[in-house]
Parts: sequence; C-alpha cells; structure tokens
Amino acid sequence: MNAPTAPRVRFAPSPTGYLHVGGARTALFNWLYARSQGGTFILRIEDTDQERSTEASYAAILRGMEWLGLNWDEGPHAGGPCGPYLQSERLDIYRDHLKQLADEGKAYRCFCTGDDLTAREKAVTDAGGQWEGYDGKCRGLSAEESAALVAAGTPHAWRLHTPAEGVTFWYDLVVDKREFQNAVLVDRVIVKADGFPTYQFACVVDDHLMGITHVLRGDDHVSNTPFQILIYGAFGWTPPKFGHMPMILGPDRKRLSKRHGATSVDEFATMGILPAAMVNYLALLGWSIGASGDEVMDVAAIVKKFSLKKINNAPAAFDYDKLAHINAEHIKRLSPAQRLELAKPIIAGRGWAWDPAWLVAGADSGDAYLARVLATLGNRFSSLVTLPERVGFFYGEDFAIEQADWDEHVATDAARGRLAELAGALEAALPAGQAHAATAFEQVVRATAEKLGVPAGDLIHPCRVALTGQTRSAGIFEVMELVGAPRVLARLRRAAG
RNA sequence: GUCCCCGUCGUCUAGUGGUUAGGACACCGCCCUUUCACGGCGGCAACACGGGUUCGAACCCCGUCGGGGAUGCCA
Repeated sequence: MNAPTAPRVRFAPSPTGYLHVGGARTALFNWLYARSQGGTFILRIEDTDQERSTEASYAAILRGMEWLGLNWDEGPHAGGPCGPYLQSERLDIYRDHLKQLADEGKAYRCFCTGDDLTAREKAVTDAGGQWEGYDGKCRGLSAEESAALVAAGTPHAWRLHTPAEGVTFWYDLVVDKREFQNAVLVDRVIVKADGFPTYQFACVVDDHLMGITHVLRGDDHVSNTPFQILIYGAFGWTPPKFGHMPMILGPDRKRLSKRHGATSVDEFATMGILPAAMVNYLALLGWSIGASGDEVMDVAAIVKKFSLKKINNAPAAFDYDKLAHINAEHIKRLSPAQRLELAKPIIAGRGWAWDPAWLVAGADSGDAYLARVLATLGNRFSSLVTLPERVGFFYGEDFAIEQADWDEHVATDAARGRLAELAGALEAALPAGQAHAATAFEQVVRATAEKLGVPAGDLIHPCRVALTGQTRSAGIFEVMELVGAPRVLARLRRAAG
C-alpha cells in the first residue's frame, strides 16, 4: 500500500494589483485543499513583470491573505526550504534552467521585436489570412546567424521549441480529460529580452523545484497548461496534477469588474464583511457542500467538508445579496462579547462616548453601555456599516431624522399634544436623578394612552420617531431605558414643540 | 476568426436513466408584534433549443443557440 504523499499546493499571485475575489477564491481553494489533506500551502509572488509589479500591490496581497486568515506554511516572511519565494530573487535559477534547455537545443534565441511581430501579423491578415501566433521565424536561424546577432548586441528573447504534431493532454482534477492539438501551440517566449522569465517558464521551474503536487488555478489558465506541460517535458520532469476552477462572473454574467461593485478583499473589509463570511461565501461559489447541510459554516467546518470532487465546472455569478446574507448570519452567530469587540472601534471612530449623566442602570462604563445597546439590537445588528445609523441616537442629540417619518408621526397637532402629555406624565411619575427600568417607562406610557383614550400605538409611534428619528427601532421601552429619563424628556419636549 | 470550457428557478446550487426536479439568496403573501428586524408558515419560479439512443431521459450521443476563457517578450 502506498502511503499517500501530503500535497503541496501554492497560490502564486502577481503583485500588479489588489487581491481581488477571483484570486482570493483561488487562494482559498488551495488553502482548503492543503488544510483538509494535511498538506503544505505555499505563497509565491510572481513578480517577473518589471513594468507592472509594485510594492503596494505586494503589500495589499499579503494584507488580504492575512485578513482572510489564509496563512501560508512557506513563502514571504514564513520562509521555507524552497525559497526564495519571490521570483525576482530567483533569476539565477531561471538562467541556469534556460541554459540547460539552450544547450540541449530545446530553446532558441528570438530576435523579433514586438513591432516585427505586429507588422507580420498585419501582413497576414491584410492578405486575408489568419495569424495564429508566433510564426517560428527565428527557429530556423543558424548558429552562426544567431551568434552574429548576439555579437552585434541585438536584444533577444528565448523561445521554446514545440512539436508541430501530436496532442498534449492531462486529466484535470475538475473537468476530467483536456487535450490540445500541438499544432495550435506556438513557440512561446520563455525568457524575455530583459532577462526575466515569462510566467510560463518561471511557473513551471518553480512548481517543480518547490515540489508542487497540485496546481489549482482559474479556468483562464487552461490554455497555458499544454504549453507548460511541454516545458515539463523538455526538462524531463513529471508535471503536477492540474485542476482548473470556474471563473467568477459579475451578477450580469460578464467578467467581474469594478463596475459591478467591490472586487477587492480590501473593499469588502471596509464594507463591513467579516473575513469568516467572505471565506464562507467564496467557498460556496463554484463549490457545493452537497445535498444537505447548512450553507453557513465557519472555516473549520469548511475545511472538514472540502473536497475537490465537489468543485463545479461552470462559471458562477457573484451575488452581493447572498454575501450580505451570509455575513448577517455570521454576525448573528457571534457572542455578545465578540459583537462588543466588533462594535467598539466603530463607535469610538465616530467619537461617541458614554456619559453617566444619561442615568442608565447597570451601564457604568462605555463598554457596559454599548453591550446593552447591542443587546437591544439583537438580530438588527446584521451589518457593520449600518451600525452607526442604528445606534446614533443612543450617543447624542444630532442623530439623523427621517423627515417623512417625522412629518407623519410627530408633526401633527394630535401627536404633539400626546407627546407633551406623556412628557408631563413621565416627569411626574419617575423621580428625577435616578435610573428607571423599561417597565417603569412602559407603565407610564400605557397609563397615559388610557387617560388620553387612544390606543397605546398612537403614543408609541410618535415616541419612537421623537426618540430615534426613525420608525424602526428596538422595543421602545428598552430604548427609553437606555436613552435615560433626562434625554427622553428633553427629546419629547423638543418634538412637542 | 481559431482553439478550449460551460449551459437545472433571476442568482448560488442538489441531482449522474424512473424524483410531485430538492435546498439557499432575492421577491411576494400570511402569522408573530408597539415599529423594524428575527422567527414561523405559504407562494412565484428552472432542466437553453432540436434531433437521436432507450420501455423510460435534466442525466448518454450529435447538432444549434447562448455564455465564458484563451489567442502577449501580462500573469
């Protein structure tokens, strides 16, 4: 019986932008595979594009990975036996490997410039032909011609000799057998004129040297795979297993872009999405937990259930509504203490602070007060971004007032009269200078309604708008208790005009 | 254009020859209720189309259409 070797997988982003959802999903699935199989997850930075790679992007990617909780066993900062993990620091390795292929006649110098290529392409298409990629012009250069050009200082790239016939295929982890006619593959560049390897070359060399066993990547890489398999073949290496995951599309099933809304994990973070919710939603995109089971899962549950077999093979549309739902479910499952930690910086960020003069029993500190506020919210606390507007009226007098609600419920003679009546009753019934419980407020409100001969609701609704500025809030008596009698009276009188 | 992949409610999906085609999000209605939310109950809504194969197709085959990807000295 063969002991299965622990898989080694990697996420290999290029630092040319923020960590977007597609990349995050790819990273997540690799991470999930490693964690579920007891394997190793490697982070490798593919910064071989000198033009586009930036420090800021590099930092953004690491930040995004950390935010999502996708820790890597080998990679930047973590180190590891196969480093360095930045391709720009592995140039000598690629050079040595290129030399091997060159010596064996498997790679050749190409002196064509980009302009040469576009000119030839234009010539072909103008003649009504079909340009099918590099035409192999420099493949036929003799050693002497090549040497002469080099001696003259002509810049050149290196291309791989690819076979003109036959097929290249592999058994994909997601879509079963995939095959390409070698005839459609062209001699692509493996080392650029600036001496840097192309993605195709660096990726293969590194995956091999780093012992990668499974390459899980986006479906947009499918057409790169046969060429890369040819590179493995040129070295005499055994390719890893490949799995190509479906793309993530925008809600309109077009390529996901900024115009659809947030696309970077940073943006989701500022939108108040919890990392656990983001991971949960991303896991649900293109993967299914099977016939039964709760879709709302923490990371441990996802790791436990994860299986490559359940990866879908059709592109999936990103649904912001469902993400919001998953996020709300995660918030709902948080303990009061966890919610408090989540809310504290948001409240502090607004400059809001508790004041003992509010006379709220049991709230003898900012944390204790906020904890009680959050308790009244209950499941209404479903989004980090809407939290301030939900609790603003607990922290000051300049809370937002819904004008339409105010006009309808407060700004009428009848309502004003009732509110004035209620204010008077509260003042008379509730001793000043001390805290009062919700039940005490309720008693007075109901008694006043009875005295006025109106349904309690006729007093409650104007009250809610007067106290909170909105028609929606937690139970109004709990609100009164936490706003505290002094402020309740002030607001009622202000509303009563 | 060429090559590759995909095609179940609007969306994410379950389903691998026989199901009243299931769940979730969204949407609608009812209940609960001092409002909102939560919760509960119910509803709307799908096998892209056309041919086969088969006693029987969402499931297998072919074609069409539709969507996506690739076609770089980007990754």
